[in-house]
Amino acid sequence: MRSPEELTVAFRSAGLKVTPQRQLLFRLLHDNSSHPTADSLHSAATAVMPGISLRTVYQTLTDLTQMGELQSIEVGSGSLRFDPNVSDHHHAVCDGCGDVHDVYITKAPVLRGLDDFSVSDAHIVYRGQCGACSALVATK
Amino acid sequence: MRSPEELTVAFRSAGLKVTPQRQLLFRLLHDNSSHPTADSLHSAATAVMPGISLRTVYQTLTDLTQMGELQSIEVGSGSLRFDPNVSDHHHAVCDGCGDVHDVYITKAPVLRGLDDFSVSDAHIVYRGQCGACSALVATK
DNA sequence: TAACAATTAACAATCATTGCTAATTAGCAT
DNA sequence: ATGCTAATTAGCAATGATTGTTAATTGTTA
Ligand SMILES: [Mn+2]
Ligand SMILES: [Mn+2]
Ligand SMILES: [Zn+2]
Ligand SMILES: [Zn+2]
Repeated sequence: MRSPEELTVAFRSAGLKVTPQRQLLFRLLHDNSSHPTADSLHSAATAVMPGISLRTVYQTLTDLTQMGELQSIEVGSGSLRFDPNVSDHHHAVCDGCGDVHDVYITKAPVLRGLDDFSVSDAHIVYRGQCGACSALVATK
Repeated sequence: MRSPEELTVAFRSAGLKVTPQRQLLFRLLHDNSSHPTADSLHSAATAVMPGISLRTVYQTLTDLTQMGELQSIEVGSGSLRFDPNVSDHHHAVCDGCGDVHDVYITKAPVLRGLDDFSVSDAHIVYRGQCGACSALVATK
């Protein structure tokens, strides 16, 4: 996702107005690697701008996704998560704390059993324990 | 997933009764590689046994999943899909028809950026076009 | 055959998400 | 600077998949 400043230009070019709500979301999302949900973003936004509606958060997330600035991922946590990192990568979900980490694959997995299928995209969801959660279990 | 006959024994051993509804679902699921949803199973079941309730289908799917006879997978189609193939495999989803195919990986993908994370499971969802859908586009 | 598990109908409830309306506010092109 | 119009908001309703609940009925199996 581009910087708040670049998004300001991009939104205006797209005929979308740059409101304080949208600017706040630009800032909250920029360089955000926590893979937030709409709801967690709404909470973070409310702390700064009380009164911002969940509806507006959803709307802006949809806009950003359609503009290719965000990707939405589904890792089995029940709700969509939004990722300003639109590069080609995968995700690891901690079964302990639920945190989602970025994963980069060195080699594309070679497959078998897919004779007649042209793959355009692959997404891997790893599950396991993050470092912090492993440490917790060890000290218990 | 084991055969209907074996499941009959397993259910009785688990203190669960073997009803016609459950037997029908055993049969509909055995060797079923279509990755059906609860709803599609209910439709198929209704064709054979009118009156079978969706609630019973859900309940039996939950039982089978808890017994390890089924796995449930989430491939982004909105609803859970159930898979009697509980071996270690992955899935390819056709963006044209929505069909879900099994995928077997020859080599485990090597990762980068996951220093402090112990992976217990990985699931890959491929997206693309199946043979039939590719052919359709070609003839249009 | 009796105990009790399962099924069913008929709902309600959940949760994430989207839709809708009307009133109000405010961005920004000219 | 102003007006057109988009955006926001409150306040709902609706969706769709899934789970919960109750009570009446049926069916399984020890
Ligand atoms: Mn990511
Ligand atoms: Mn499968
Ligand atoms: Zn963790
Ligand atoms: Zn297809």
